[in-house]
Amino acid sequence: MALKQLPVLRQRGECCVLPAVDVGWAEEAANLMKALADPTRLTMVAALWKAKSPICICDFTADLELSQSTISHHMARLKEAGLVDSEKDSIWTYYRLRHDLAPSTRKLLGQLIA
Amino acid sequence: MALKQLPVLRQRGECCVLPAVDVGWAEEAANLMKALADPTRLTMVAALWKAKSPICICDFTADLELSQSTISHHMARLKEAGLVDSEKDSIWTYYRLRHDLAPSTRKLLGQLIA
DNA sequence: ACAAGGCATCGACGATTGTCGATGGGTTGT
DNA sequence: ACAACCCATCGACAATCGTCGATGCCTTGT
Repeated sequence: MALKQLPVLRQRGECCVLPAVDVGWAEEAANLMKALADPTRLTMVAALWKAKSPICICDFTADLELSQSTISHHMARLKEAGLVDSEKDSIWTYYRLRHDLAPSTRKLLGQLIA
Repeated sequence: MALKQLPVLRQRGECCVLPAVDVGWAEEAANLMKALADPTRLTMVAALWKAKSPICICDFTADLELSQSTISHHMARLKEAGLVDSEKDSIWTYYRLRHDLAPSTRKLLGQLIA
């Protein structure tokens, strides 16, 4: 006799084909997300986004209630992620968003912040 | 005699005013970023984004090279972040992107994935 | 020469995360 | 009744993360 039809289309144990997702993209996008996955770093990025002039570490240290080393550490992470740029001027180190951000990254930040 | 003018506008030890960044926004946005800050979860979200029909855990378990418990764990995180929805159908649990995602979140995902 | 300030780096610490195997509950076919 | 399958949850473990204080290097003002 014929097998009884299941109420769903797919047989038990069979799995449908997933939409292809590029592994490289996932890796890269996850790195960007990780860089942004912290309130302090997000605040920094948003501040740099809004103030189109560079900001030094001492500015953030004064505003955010964290130690200078922590602030510096977070900024280093943003720099390592390719989001910010730094420039020394006498005793200060000024940070700004990189002017050569990938357009997609810039759009994403705009969507996130604005 | 008058103090010598520094070559920069700001006096030593003084800090400029940072653009205001909402603390609540930073918290919330960071939570969203954390949910997306993993290649596996990003792959899942992208797959759900592209395939507009629900996908069950076994689909991901078959495709991604991770244990079933890990897949389930990641999906639970996405659900906790309010990104996905689940529905049981016989032995399967189907997941899909929440249809009531905040418009800003939806735009962000679109920008990130597409 | 000296003191003071800005900053990066180091080492340490508890907290969180990603992963696994094991277990158990629920559903279906035999 | 039983076996097979899907799935969520638990406990464990190593790895990473966020934070701090201490230290040392530059730069600048006295």
